[in-house]
Amino acid sequence: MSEREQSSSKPPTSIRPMITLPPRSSMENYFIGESGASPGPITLVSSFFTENEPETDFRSFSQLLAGAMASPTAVPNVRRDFPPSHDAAAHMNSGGDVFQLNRPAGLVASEQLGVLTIPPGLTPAGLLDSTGIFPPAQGPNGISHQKMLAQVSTQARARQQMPPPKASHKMKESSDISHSDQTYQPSNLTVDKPAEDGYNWRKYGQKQVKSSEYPRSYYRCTNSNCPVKKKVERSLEGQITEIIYKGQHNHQPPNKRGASNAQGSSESSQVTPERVSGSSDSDEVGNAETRVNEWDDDEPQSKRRNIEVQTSEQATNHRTVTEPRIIVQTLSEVDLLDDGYRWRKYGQKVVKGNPFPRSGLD
DNA sequence: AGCCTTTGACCAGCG
DNA sequence: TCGCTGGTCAAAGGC
Repeated sequence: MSEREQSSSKPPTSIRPMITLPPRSSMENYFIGESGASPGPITLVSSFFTENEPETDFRSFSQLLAGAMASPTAVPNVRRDFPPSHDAAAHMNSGGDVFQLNRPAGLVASEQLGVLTIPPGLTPAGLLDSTGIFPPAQGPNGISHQKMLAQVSTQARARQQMPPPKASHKMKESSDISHSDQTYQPSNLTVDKPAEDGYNWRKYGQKQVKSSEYPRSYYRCTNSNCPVKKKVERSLEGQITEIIYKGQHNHQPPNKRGASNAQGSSESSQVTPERVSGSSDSDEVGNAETRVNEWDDDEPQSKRRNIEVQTSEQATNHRTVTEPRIIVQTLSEVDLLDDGYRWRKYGQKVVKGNPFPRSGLD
């Protein structure tokens, strides 16, 4: 069953915040840090729920994205003391790998509206870079071959108006991010170049895939050593239906607007020696996947760790078009072997500016 | 000149 | 073994 097909089987109006997390063996690493400060999905998720910027209440995710571009301070707001043992732990079970995150205080008002508000500063890149919160280094207890597997999925869905059809389908995905803003701020329509996720991308392919009714475009980060790729699905109107990030940037964003949050800015420093020297294949330096999807849920619960975040528009506007959904997945190189999933190497190539062959793993 | 997008071909995995 | 599918390659052309 394709993801899209799976999505159709889910209630489109699900608003309950939810995260699904990796198999327990990996999960435990999140909650067991040497310093106890090693954040995990819960921490990341909890960052979504902070009320550090109450004035930013009821932003759409796209607005948050846009806001993130200009707000380098969001990440420090990450709550590190969010108790994983709360309902979250209570919902964990060995069978399902799914637990629901109990909402923190401050989320009440929003959730009464059936929404969760996400603090600004979380861009796709930021989310991706937030894997820095989940250092790719080996887990605690010196488990050399059991590295952290962190997959955090964030879903933001809301109903809003369809944006006017795009004049050009060549809009870059970075502007895709801002594209959803168009539904709120048409005057902000950005069609061209801007890499608003902070990174520069080069399209290397496009294909109509069965699992999607829309063409899927393939991009890779233009940075010489950066293994990050992303897939973008776009509707006929030019509206992004889904973005999937894979990999982890090993550099700072050329456009610091996009990844100026703490995770992003610190990311390069988080390229640990292990990642540098321990991986013969640069693409195995962590793997992160971030998905933005304006449509319905489509992730198999068995494979995705989801945080469903319904933005406020859904409750306040009752519009007719979904808000982008974001799913972040991160996992480290060893988990490529140990995470229980199957990985397929899909290519290797010497890229310009990179003396080492680049490989990709799916 | 360099970078980017486009697009058909090619490849590998899977059933 | 074969067809399907998703992902990547790479030539060509545009900016």
